[in-house]
Amino acid sequence: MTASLRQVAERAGVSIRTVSNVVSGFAQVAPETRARVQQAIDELQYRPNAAARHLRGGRSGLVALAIPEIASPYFGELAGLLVREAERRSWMLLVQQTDGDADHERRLLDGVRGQVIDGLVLSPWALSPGELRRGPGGVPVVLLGEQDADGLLDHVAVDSVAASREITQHLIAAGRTRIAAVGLQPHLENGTAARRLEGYRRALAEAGLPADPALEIPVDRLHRADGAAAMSRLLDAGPRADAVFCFSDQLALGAMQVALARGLRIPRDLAVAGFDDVEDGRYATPSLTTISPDKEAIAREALNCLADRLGTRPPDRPARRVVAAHHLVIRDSTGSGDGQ
Amino acid sequence: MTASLRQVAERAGVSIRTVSNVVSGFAQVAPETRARVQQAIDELQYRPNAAARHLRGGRSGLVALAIPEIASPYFGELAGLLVREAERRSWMLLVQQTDGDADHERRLLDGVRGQVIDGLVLSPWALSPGELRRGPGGVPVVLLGEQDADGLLDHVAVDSVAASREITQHLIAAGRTRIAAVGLQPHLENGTAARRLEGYRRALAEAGLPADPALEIPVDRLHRADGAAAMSRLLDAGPRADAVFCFSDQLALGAMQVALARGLRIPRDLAVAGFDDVEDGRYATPSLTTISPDKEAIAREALNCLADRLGTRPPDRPARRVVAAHHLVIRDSTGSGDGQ
DNA sequence: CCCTCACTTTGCAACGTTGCATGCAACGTG
DNA sequence: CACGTTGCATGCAACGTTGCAAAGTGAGGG
Repeated sequence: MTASLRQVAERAGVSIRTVSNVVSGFAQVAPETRARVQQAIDELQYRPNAAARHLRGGRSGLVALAIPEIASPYFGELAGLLVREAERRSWMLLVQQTDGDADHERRLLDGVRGQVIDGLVLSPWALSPGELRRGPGGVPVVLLGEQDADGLLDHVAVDSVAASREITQHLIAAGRTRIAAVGLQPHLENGTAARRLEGYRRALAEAGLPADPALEIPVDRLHRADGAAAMSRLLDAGPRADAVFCFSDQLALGAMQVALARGLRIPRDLAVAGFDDVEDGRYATPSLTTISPDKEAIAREALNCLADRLGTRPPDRPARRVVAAHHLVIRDSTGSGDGQ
Repeated sequence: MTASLRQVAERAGVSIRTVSNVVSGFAQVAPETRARVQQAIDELQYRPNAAARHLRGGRSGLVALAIPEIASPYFGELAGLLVREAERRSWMLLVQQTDGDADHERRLLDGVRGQVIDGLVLSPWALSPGELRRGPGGVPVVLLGEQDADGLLDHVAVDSVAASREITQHLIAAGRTRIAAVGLQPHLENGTAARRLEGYRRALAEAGLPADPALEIPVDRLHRADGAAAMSRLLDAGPRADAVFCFSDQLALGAMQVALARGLRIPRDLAVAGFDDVEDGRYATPSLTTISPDKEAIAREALNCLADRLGTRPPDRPARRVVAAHHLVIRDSTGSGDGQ
């Protein structure tokens, strides 16, 4: 089994406490003693026991990431960055999936907290702000996305309204006049969809374009299949759209497949834009115009928030709202040419 | 803070031990007592302390997944299934990224083991079989992929040789004669690429087709960019291929983009096949023919192996080699038509 | 009425670690 | 030479839990 402080102490002929001092680097230990202890440590391959440390000191070194679905490209990319960023701080990342289910999110918020992890990064999907309060015995929580929990929890997100407005403006500038929006989530208290819709509508209004409800398409989830279904519905309905702004790249890619399959030329007949800038979109044919959120910044800032709260206990600073940068990436799917 | 057994015990007017009995469901507790204790538990919102349990009993309930890159679609999908499967067994999944780096893999194998986690699911990329031994104080390890560690560790994978042979045979049956292979990794002791190459060559040989070294393209990683680069090289070189078998869907998608950009029609001018069956390929245009590994089975069996080893200590059964099912999925990218 | 037995409850110890306080020696200073 | 100081090493206790063994209770049989 694994060696403990005691065994190392016996081997080095010193007390447990001294070994602990050597291991922690703390306190003053005579160089000679230190060397002897170090040798025993190496020989026995001693590693500190995380459980004991956790029990004693209260920190587990674990941070949980709770997202709807790790297999979804956007969350996959984000998770990768978070793992890397966590490692930089010698934390480890626990991944939990909520499947966009409210119960599941609630359970995670209640259950995992306070038991194993030092902090939670949660990307809520179905939970309303009111439910996102900090519970009793809770660990620090950072929210990703647009759900702001009434300003009670730290929160990192891009400015979805501004970003959606920008990308819609881009479509308008390219001469499109009948621009559809795909990705509404009317049945959920989901802030993300609501804000992207708001930015879209604002851009239309500013350009003096009418807002046509027939061009606002709701979806169940943000998968490709949903985008495909939405595009089918859009094409089956009467009035032709000449552009589509999808609230995620996945939706856009699904929509694009259907449009291409029906013989539409992208972007000539139909411009398509997404949101997230996942790798799929960069390599799709035609490549996908999108909003690129600064995912590195999101990952960094999220863990920054946790680190802050873990550092200073009593001050209990007010919840922070971090806005991550984004930028519009124009690719072939909205180009003025024929997209090759 | 969080309530402990002691506080619950005081409130319910019983001993700590009795509360423990109630919580564990063990032992026989008088219904009346049980009810009283349960009420105290509810009132105080008691949750067992994971660190203490871990320290006492040796189980943390944590399993680590170490993969090259979580953002890669194949590993993302696999991670999602593993998270779900772990949850089914009330384990939690810790995700670590190796970046395909040998040092990193080695460190994970040494460091994380025995400290926090009960088991490790490792998808080795750069580590040679010889290095994959079970170290001292190690926890159970399951390998994913083709690296078999000299039969010392449990191991779950599809039969890559057979699968590659099948998909190559499919290309041959479709009338292709100059079939390229993209994805060799000559500089790594990477079993996966070697086996896929073997299956490919075997199919060619069986069909009496010559093996042309100019059609075997090495890559650095398995990203889309590598597939794109490989396709460029292939097209720039003299002899035209009429089909490409890429060792991953990502490679295939990158390759496809380049081919389309250069005006090739897929599948008419060039058939493209991949490996992994990730969602991207299903929604690409044209949709991608591929080998679909039974990822659910891989996730299930991997955790089965760990569960087994955690269950029975002394027996120390020999390493198990689980072969997961796969099947060929024929889509438009190798169809005989023009892919719509 | 005592003894045995089943049922229920409890005390003790230990998992490996670290904060706190203290012991012990050698040192420099008055 | 006595004293305070410094440098180093150690013992005790506690974090919250559970395995083990034993103690307390009441009922039923001899």
